[in-house]
Amino acid sequence: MLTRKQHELLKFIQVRLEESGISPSFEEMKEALDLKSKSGVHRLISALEERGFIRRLPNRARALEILRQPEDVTSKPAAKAAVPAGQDALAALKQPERTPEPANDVIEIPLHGRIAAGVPIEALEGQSMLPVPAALLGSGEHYALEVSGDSMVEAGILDGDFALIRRTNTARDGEIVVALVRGEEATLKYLQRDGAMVRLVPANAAYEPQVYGPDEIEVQGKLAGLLRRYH
Amino acid sequence: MLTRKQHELLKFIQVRLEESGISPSFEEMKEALDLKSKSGVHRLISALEERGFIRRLPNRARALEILRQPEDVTSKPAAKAAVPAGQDALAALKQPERTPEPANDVIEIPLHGRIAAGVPIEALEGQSMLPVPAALLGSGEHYALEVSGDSMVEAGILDGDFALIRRTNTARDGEIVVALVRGEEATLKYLQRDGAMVRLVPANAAYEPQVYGPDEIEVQGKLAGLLRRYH
DNA sequence: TTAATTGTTCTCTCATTGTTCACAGGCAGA
DNA sequence: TCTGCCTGTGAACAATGAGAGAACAATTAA
Repeated sequence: MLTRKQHELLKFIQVRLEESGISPSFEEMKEALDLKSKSGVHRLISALEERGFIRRLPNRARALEILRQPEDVTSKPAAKAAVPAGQDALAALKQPERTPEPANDVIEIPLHGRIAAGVPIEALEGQSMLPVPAALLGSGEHYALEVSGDSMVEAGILDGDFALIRRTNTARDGEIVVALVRGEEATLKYLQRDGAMVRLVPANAAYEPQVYGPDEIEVQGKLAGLLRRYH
Repeated sequence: MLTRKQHELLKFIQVRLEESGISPSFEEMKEALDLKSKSGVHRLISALEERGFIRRLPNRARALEILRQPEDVTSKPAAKAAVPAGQDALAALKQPERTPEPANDVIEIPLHGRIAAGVPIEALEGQSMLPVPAALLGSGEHYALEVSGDSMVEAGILDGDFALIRRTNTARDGEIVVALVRGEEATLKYLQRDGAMVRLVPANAAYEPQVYGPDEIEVQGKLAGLLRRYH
């Protein structure tokens, strides 16, 4: 799950937090890992974040938080050892013991409009904000889209749902992404790579997968959460 | 998670609360941190609030509350016992005061456990709290359940989703409800009345609708919203 | 009502910290 | 070999953290 360096950094952060309660700065992490540039640290931090081991507030100094321990925990298993693998993310929601569930663990993310409406989402910037429990998101930058259409019904994504999207340019096979097609149309689909080609696969037998060249598709984010309202 | 100053201030507030039970004023915190202006304190307080370590009532003097301890806890367990988690949220809701719900439109609702697990949900009272955007809920009392199983997949409700339930005894035909069957088992299903009988209809062709007598079923709430998290 | 206490904001200023880029080497698998 | 991934470096740049001082607003006590 982790590379040697990522693991080393995670350990360091953990020790620091337990000893002093103060997050290390990038500079300090740089020293600890014996690097000569902070950008390396930056990449490691991003990797740890992406894998769900830490959480952070963007653009805030010393704002790291450990969500999960590496598998081989040798030093201090006690408190967290009981957490079954895979459930870690949700553990944050369920464990009142360790985290008393802060009342304002809420993030406001911008609501950019409807998706699958044939308009690049960037065009609809800066409308209303949607408050979302931080536990639903990882960290990183997020935004929300209202889902339009039924092309993802079989993935449990219905017309009118709010999709919470984490902004990213990269995605792995099988993930649900917001893809901008030929700079024109944004859609929410499963992503599949087929050699150099990219396939956008709907979750609805009534629709066909579409195949595009690598230059025709731009990933704008991946699905991180979903909100639905019943009336 | 914290910078040196933030940590120092949090410690100070904590000690003060434990010793005297009275929140320090900005002036006192200013002195304690050896500052010459209160605005610095203000910024630190905001940072602590943003990170979920403290909570405060806006425009109220000496209204600080510690929600979370820094990792390196050296002196603590006392403070914790005095402030049961969750209590604060309810207090905030009940106070007919000027500030019904501090600033944001977020409501904390209790997470009662998993549904369709064969256990009456009432038995699982008082676990953790889940912050939810108020916009997702209507009025009334709500709680959350984690969905277990795939009996409602065709309604876009997947295993592991969080169902937001509005507590009510009544429901109309065709609504999705939490139904307690024979006082034993709680399930999430479509409700249909058939004369005096009540039918619970799953949204999955692999399952059969179940028919019960009016005395066998107790409606505990209706589905008001849904949260899902992708990893 | 007045006065005292306390919290909120603003503007400046400087230091600290985080972000991003371009460029490059090493390594494993196709 | 080519490609993708991890790693390393350096530097420019952007943003936040922190402190001061003052005016102002809100709440509480007299």
